[in-house]
Amino acid sequence: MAAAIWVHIKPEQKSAVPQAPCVRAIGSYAGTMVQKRRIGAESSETRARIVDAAEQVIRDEGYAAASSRRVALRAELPPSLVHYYFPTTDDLLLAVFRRGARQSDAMIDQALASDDPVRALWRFFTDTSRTALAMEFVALANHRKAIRAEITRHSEAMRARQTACLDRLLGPKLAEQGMTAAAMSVLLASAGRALVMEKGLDVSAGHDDARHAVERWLDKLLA
Amino acid sequence: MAAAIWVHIKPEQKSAVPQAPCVRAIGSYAGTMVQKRRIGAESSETRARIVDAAEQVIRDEGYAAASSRRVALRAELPPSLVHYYFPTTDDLLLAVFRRGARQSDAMIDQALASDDPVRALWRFFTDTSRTALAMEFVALANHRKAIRAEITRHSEAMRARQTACLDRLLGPKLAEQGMTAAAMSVLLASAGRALVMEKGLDVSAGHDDARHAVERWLDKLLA
DNA sequence: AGCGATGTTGATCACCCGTTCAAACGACGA
DNA sequence: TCGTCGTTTGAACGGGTGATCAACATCGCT
Repeated sequence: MAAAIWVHIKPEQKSAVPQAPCVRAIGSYAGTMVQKRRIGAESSETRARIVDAAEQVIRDEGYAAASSRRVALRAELPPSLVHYYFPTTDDLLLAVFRRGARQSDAMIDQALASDDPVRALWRFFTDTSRTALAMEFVALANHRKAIRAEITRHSEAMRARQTACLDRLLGPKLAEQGMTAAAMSVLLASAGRALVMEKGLDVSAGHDDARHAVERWLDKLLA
Repeated sequence: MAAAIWVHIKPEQKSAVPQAPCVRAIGSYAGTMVQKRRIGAESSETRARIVDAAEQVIRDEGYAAASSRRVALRAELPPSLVHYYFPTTDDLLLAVFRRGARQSDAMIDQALASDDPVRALWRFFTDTSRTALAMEFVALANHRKAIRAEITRHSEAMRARQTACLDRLLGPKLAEQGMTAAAMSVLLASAGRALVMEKGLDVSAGHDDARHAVERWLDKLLA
């Protein structure tokens, strides 16, 4: 059988009325439609590949480069597949953030459960690749409301957990210095973020000194 | 005389060879052309209006919204006028950054020359509007090389100046704590930035405590 | 074998972007 | 009065983007 050859026929006129969809309304809740288009399964391997690619793009080229098409290119998939799994670009970015957040949570749990939780936490805060990605999302939050809300929620949860743990470990010691666990959590996180951020800018004056000062402070607290 | 009426004639074919420019090469240096197109005067009032608009856009909508067209819209000017004064968008963003940097420099000079330079510096670091704009530029730096270089240069210069001043004021006191002026500059800046950044995300747990801790530390250093 | 759910594809719409261009405007000196 | 120079304008080109659609492919179940 001869292979069919398709040529593009330019449509003479666009239909003014909405076309009948090929598939719609795959789910309903309490009698109201909740979805208009099909969405790929969360367990899909392809889906995971897309999230991977998106994370890489954000890491390498900044969040502004995280367009659905560029992600598709990196994943070596057609762009429409991205939209099959993530109807909007926000959905995709949110998925990347959530996966990163879950990893962060796990790292913190591990740090807090280790032999030397405080220094492990400090190492977590100065972890370059994780923090750099987090900073991209903070920048992103400025004009993506959906993501902003998620970051806010996650940041507060992390802070609360860290504060509780630091208070248990160092509460009295900190009080001697007129300090609280909450303050310590804020200050450690801020110092770590700053070191990572400036390193990304090739600014490093005072970094060794600052790192040293923080570690001396931790030594004194843990003595 | 009847008014001439111009209708747009769609060109049948684009010329393949570069057209003779209407005006070119307004300047030369050592015999080589340095500019291809005319650029508006730096003193122009319109130019300042464009820079104002660009800063507002970045502040309100984030750096990703700082397109030449959106800036033009905000300034109520045609987009091409933006490119008359700033041949590329990088030129525009650089101009905004440089103006902000000059203002920051002035604020720091003022702080360092005041009665209470250290606390004035701390207030500078926690100044919301200025720091928020600076953070946008840091995010911007990730994918605009020209701007990145400028930020790096300026950050290092600021750090050096602050370090020198803090060392003069507090050198011996800091040494007692196993600390240096450079470390103090890094840590104060990082704490300030973190407070501003998180405030922008509506995260504020521990902020009062952290601020209090920093101020207690300053009190002790200055006692 | 047939059928529906799921996965995949390429085309297409409407929009925004950076940049360039030629033409028009306006003030000022010759 | 003319010509020049800086400024302003509208239109256009080429390209990227989010999103949607209809068709196609595949797989599992009955």
